[in-house]
Amino acid sequence: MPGGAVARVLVDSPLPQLDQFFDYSVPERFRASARPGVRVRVPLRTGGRIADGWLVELADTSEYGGRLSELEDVVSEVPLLMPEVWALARAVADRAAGNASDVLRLAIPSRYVRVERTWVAAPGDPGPLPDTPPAIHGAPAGRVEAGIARGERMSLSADPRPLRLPTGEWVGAWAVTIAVAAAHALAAGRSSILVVPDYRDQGQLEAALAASVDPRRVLRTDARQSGGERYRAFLDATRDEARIVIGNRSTVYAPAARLGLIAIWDDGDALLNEPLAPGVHPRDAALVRQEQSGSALLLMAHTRSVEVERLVEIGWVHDIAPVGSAKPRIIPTEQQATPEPGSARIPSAAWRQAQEAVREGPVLVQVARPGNAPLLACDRCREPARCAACGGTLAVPRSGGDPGCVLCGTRASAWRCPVCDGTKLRVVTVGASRTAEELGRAFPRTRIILSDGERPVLKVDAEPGLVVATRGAEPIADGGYRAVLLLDGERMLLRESLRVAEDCLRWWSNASALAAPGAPVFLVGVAGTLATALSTWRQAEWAATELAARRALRFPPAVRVASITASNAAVARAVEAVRAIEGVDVLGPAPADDGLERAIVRFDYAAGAPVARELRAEMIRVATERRRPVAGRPARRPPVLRVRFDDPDVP
DNA sequence: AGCACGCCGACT
DNA sequence: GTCGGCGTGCTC
Repeated sequence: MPGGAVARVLVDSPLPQLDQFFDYSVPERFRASARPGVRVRVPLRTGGRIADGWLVELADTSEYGGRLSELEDVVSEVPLLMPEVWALARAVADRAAGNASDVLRLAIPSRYVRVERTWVAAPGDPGPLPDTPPAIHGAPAGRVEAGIARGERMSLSADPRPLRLPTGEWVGAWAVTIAVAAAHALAAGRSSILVVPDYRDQGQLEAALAASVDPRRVLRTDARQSGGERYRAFLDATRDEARIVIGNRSTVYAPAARLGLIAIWDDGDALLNEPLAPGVHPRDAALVRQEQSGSALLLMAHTRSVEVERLVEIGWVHDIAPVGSAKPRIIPTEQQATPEPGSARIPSAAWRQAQEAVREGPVLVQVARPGNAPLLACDRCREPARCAACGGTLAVPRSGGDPGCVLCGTRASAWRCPVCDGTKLRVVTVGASRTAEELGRAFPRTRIILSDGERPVLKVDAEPGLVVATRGAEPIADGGYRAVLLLDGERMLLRESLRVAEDCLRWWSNASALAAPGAPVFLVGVAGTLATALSTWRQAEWAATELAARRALRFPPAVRVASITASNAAVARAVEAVRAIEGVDVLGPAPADDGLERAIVRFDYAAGAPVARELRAEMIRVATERRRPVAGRPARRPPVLRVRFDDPDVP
């Protein structure tokens, strides 16, 4: 074979048994265009089928014993898969027992021929690099700058207040910190990747970036762009030019020349959870990419996620003590225990101050999302019920019957309340309470602005008014809110999730950070360590306590988890394949939907590679084993073995 | 997945 | 003899 005549191709298929290179010979007519990184079409299985794939590398010879087929087509001459992104996709997929092509589907947008043609003809000018940017806000002088220069992994608690940009626009101070950090990398000729949970955060970050770098250097990859715009930005990112790429969770896979910084804002936000297979959290992908590229990593938030706390404790990520941050003035107003959820009242002190503040400027009222979620609690004291064996959530099975643990399947027949010693369970309904109309009556002659998930309001001006927002949908107010009321805390805490406390602290902290410096923030009806963590603004300490508790229970992120869903026999085999590995234990299996079973494998971080390898092998085995027909029934179902690593909803 | 190959029952 | 049924196996 002449040099470079063998193309190693990754076929674009979700099948685990196809997740490997297939070798094809490169016919003469593609010698010029068949470069690594281009999309190709290849024959798969004698003649018939043509599959899409990525030409990952060229070689002189093939290890394959049989005769090589020829490449069918080179889709476009523009290389889209950068070597660095390939290495990342492969590593991320291996870590989660997933397909590299699934990761590449997140990483590379679909092609727009027209856009590509224009771009090839005239790629556009990236604009000048910035001059020396100002000091990075909210951190010790030069500290983050130095960290970026030497490729350090850093965690920084954001300055919890809004700041006014030179343009007059108000954004969270965090956005200024990240924007200037990216400008520093850019001034040194390095690219940055900035990951935000949603477009509202992205808007703030873009506004902050506009103040310090040429807009041509900033590439957006958000879901609100048209496909063509997105493809154009992606093509720009493949160029050998330092850029700032900003976008949602999949932006962590963006091509970026000479990557100098990956920043993630608010890594605890559930919007960063990746729903698409193999479901790898961008925080984990960023950690892999940071190691591979040697770039810096900046994890910023108002609260510390338990995952980041773990990374700080093991010394992998450096905790940067914030400097010059304003601390919100939190006033916990625990009130008399309310007999029924739904009857929370605004305490009088908060009431008075809110009515005063609303004459001066905007006042924020944070409420829970509407809708009800049933959960099991102690009939006597209302403490949410947890499994005595493993601490998992108890629920009544959808099919009816006795309540049991959703995690390990243990029946809750002998349940006893750890708080009041009660033995009876009851279903309580958790819903949002206070409607805007009620609040409107309470604040007569006041402008009321509503912001919720369906109709979010991005920003409000500095005029007097009451802003009622569901958690996570709070608008930014010019100059900050004159007062903040966090209302439905009690109700939010009753959600059926092990992470409620963490989520609540995050929602409250993020809303508190929208207050003007010195403005009162009332946390209504919540006491205890969470309220203390918020009012002292020591979220990291709370995360440390939480992590210690999860270590004791062997819950993530103290350990990693993989859930295995399959038929009874297939689960048993898969569990058998990993049980003997050091640092592994197994919960379940418990019944899952569709007559399948689900087991949870828990494992130490050190056991991650062998666990993923074994489960992957098991997936391939199940996928290729003969499909046996069910006796007497013609319907043959394809065999399933679903494996999901590090699912944030497990437990 | 999706398609070709192959080894047993009803057919010209 | 051989057409085609579906189980089985493989994809460079």
